[in-house]
Amino acid sequence: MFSKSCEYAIKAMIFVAQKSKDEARVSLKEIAKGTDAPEHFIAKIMQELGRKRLVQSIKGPNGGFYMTEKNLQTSITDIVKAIDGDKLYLDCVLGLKACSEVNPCPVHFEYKEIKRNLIKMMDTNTIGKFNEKLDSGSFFLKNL
Amino acid sequence: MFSKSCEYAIKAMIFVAQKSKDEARVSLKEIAKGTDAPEHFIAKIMQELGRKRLVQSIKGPNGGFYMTEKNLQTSITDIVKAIDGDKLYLDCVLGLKACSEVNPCPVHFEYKEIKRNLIKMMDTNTIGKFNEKLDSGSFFLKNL
DNA sequence: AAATTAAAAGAGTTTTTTATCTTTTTATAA
DNA sequence: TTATAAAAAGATAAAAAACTCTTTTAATTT
Repeated sequence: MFSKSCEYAIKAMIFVAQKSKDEARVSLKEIAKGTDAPEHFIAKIMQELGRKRLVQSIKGPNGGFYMTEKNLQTSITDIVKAIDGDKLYLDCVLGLKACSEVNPCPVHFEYKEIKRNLIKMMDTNTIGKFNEKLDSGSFFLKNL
Repeated sequence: MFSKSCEYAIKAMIFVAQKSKDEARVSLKEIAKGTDAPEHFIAKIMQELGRKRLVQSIKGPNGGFYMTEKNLQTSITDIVKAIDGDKLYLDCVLGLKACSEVNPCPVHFEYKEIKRNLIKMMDTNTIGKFNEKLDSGSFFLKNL
């Protein structure tokens, strides 16, 4: 479904949102530990998320990653598109470039409905929403 | 979503079902052409599908692939599990090994519903069903 | 201003997936 | 029974994804 990079990206975004309340910064080390990701690998991902302004970063002592109010409105879709591109949103499940409504692959109409639900879910779930839910400590990011 | 191998497998299964009516055999070359797949690559995939008895094969002149009535009842799920394994069915979307109902990842419950629909679609759509629909020439397997 | 801290950037390496090429086996037909 | 056709099997190669290491840049703090 998602690439490994994208899985890490989603987890990292949620992690930073949680840990960076009231101006606090979260370091790469903390993000790596908190999401069970290889440090240098998640570094690349955070760079990309930073470049695309889905998260903020500051270098130097006391530096790290944090989020603005706007960043908290980032949806799963925003993250997926930033890391994996929009192939999940646009491409045919069977990989047929020519597949469309008028030239459908065998599973086109069956998959259409699934995809609609999937996209709706990813569009409506934002980092901020997860953040609220998390305050109850009811879900997990680490592989225990 | 699916691996390239799996995309080819689904297309190939549908192609063989269509072309192998009344005892006819379909050759690797035909399958490769009909599904826009590299011949030697689809050969490996057909071997695997053959080993798992999702399709029949006969060597030698006039040999090739064909399907029994039982093979026509193969679902998308059967093909996906044969080629990609059951990670799509079992694994957490964020790749967390420990994710479960009692230890959910942030998107667990959101994704649960999507997954249920997806699996239902893949379980209920069989090669035979597609085959019927195809008789009307209403869908495509090739990349034009 | 110098030392230090932490992310950014660049340059590999490893592993997995996708694809190709060659040889062997099996069945058919001349 | 030999030649041939076609899949099976094995081995290799290329490309992509995942991961690691090193150097540079930017911000702080002393």
